[in-house]
Amino acid sequence: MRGEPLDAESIVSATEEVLRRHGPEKATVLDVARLLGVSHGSVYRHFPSKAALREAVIRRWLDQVEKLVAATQETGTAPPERLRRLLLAMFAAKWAKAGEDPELFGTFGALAAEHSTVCSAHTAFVLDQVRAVIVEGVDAGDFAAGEPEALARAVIDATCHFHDPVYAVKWNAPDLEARAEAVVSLILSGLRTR
Amino acid sequence: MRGEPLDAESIVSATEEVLRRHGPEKATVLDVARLLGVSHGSVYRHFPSKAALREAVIRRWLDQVEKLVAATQETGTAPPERLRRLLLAMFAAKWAKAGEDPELFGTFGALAAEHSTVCSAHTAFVLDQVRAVIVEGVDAGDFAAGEPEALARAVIDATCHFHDPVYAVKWNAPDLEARAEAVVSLILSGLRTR
DNA sequence: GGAATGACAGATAACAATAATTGTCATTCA
DNA sequence: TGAATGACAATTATTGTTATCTGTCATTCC
Repeated sequence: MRGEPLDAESIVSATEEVLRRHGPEKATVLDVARLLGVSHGSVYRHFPSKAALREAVIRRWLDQVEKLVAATQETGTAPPERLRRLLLAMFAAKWAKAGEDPELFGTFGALAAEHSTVCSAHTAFVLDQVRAVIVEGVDAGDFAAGEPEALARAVIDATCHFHDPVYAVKWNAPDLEARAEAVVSLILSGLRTR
Repeated sequence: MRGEPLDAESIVSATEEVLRRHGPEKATVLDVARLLGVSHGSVYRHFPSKAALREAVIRRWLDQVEKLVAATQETGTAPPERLRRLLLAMFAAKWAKAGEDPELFGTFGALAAEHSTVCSAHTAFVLDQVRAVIVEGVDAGDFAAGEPEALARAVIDATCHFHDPVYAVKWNAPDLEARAEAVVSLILSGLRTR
């Protein structure tokens, strides 16, 4: 019924487009199938449910975000500065998506609200990255010793205002960046050896 | 039509009871009037709108919270410990209300979501208390110098996980208190002179 | 034979008709 | 005379109905 063979990747792209156009509330599997020119039964051959479709779209985006976040850790910069860059890169990626692609970002927020595994996996990734740079900072003598796991959790908890999608509606504040930097500075100061 | 004269205070109490029983979605001004045994017109003599009623209920509760918070500042304790107690007292007050009186706390959350002046006034109060103890801490040499306004904002932003009603659904986590203490310790460490 | 289809039952959403609530105010009551 | 009432219009919620969607699966088509 179509030229190209139907594969998971193009279904994800079509779903992304449908979510962008209709939003997470109105988007249907039938819309996705219509956009692809196939029956909705064919979509269900590749994805077990509507929820799995949405999760695949958000996972693909979060993979990009995580790449950007991980990229800040490749340089030979000192751990405190690396932690700052890690956090601000994550904030910037989410702020940009929330502003430029609000419907897709809304889908992310919906998944987070319903405790999707995609979102907990993302949190686990960020926690791990933060934990790793804290360990390096402790080893290098930049950060005071402590339980890295608990410290990483505290860093994520303390910055939720700037990365948790429940706060997306407040991300148009003019002083947002200044406030984010103030919190990050406070945290870095708190981690440092004295 | 009733023994006692109708006054604002008893209307607020009746509204509180109706909100507790029906929740913020289902509670109506007619319910309040029925509970008081008066017509709803009489309620409107004392309060201009349904929104004003809900706000009065929440303001009365927040007044109590603010008293508790302010009470932590009366002792002759050093500023860092006072800031810790201030924050943990505020957290505890909200955690308790969310657990013991979920419908009323839900009303607070609803007001916060719709940017009610009651909530911004509460935020302003807490910000001011935090700013004051930071100033004292700087003067006493406990805290490093800095812009008190921005620092207070950073402290509130960094602890939103533990006091913002949008997070109430997560306040049953077993490690909540430990995580709150970890964040507060990190913040206090960040504020301290080095 | 493996991919695609569309008919199907159960669940969900959209809609219009109806009922209840909000807020006002002229009137009543004590 | 000031507080309380209840009729009222405008708005908002609820109900019952209809249409659409989700997910399955026997059948069809390369």
